[in-house]
Amino acid sequence: MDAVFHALAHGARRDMLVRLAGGELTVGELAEPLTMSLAAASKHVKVLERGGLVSRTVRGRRHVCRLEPAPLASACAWLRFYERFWNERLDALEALFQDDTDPEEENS
Amino acid sequence: MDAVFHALAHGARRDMLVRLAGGELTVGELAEPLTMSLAAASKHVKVLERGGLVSRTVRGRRHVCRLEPAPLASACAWLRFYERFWNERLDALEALFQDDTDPEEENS
DNA sequence: CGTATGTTCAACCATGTGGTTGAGGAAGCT
DNA sequence: AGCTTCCTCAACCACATGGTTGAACATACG
Repeated sequence: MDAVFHALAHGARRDMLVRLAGGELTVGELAEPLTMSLAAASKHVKVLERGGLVSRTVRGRRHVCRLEPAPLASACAWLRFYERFWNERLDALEALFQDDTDPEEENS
Repeated sequence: MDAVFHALAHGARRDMLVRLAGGELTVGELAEPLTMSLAAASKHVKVLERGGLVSRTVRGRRHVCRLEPAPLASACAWLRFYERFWNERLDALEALFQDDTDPEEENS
């Protein structure tokens, strides 16, 4: 679990995951839009593999990566433990600021 | 978002969150069951604060921490982007995955 | 065969992380 | 006031991360 959240804690790696949701990509294709060397991107892929989020198939001389969604599902399930909690909390906020618009607009 | 996932990437910090779901706790109470010094636990609390997951109220000489569930909700929403993906994928493999992702029990 | 391409590996460097200890501040207790 | 409790801060240490470069490897292509 540590490895999953750690893999998600880096913007470049989340970016890779998002693009992998569109289909399989090689390491080079994953590295291309990133402002870093190929070797650095290769390390990121390795971190994603360590978290089980990505699996790799060596096809000829290129390494094809595909998204492995099970750990993401686990992480989401882990977070859902707090669903009840934040629902209660947001309900309380709504009760307090009924005439105001949604105060939880924070995103990034 | 980086800060949120980074805060979640450490077992001791996830442990703190789980216990904070049961109610407010001081830094000392958060540190007590952990096999580390109080100063180390204090640093973990600071990381959780940096991720917005915990907020602190200095009440007298003790610092009372409470869970701030909004960033957890955001993280969960981010992961839900892949929900469609893992639903498709896991239908075939349903029997393979034991889904014991309850955060009360530290696993994997 | 030789050469270009895709990727990893090894070495290195700067910075971050996670832990310790010891000191010190702020608030409560007697 | 003095002492204790709760907690942070600063210094330090070992190790991990995130990045670079240059070399090496494996495979495709001419």
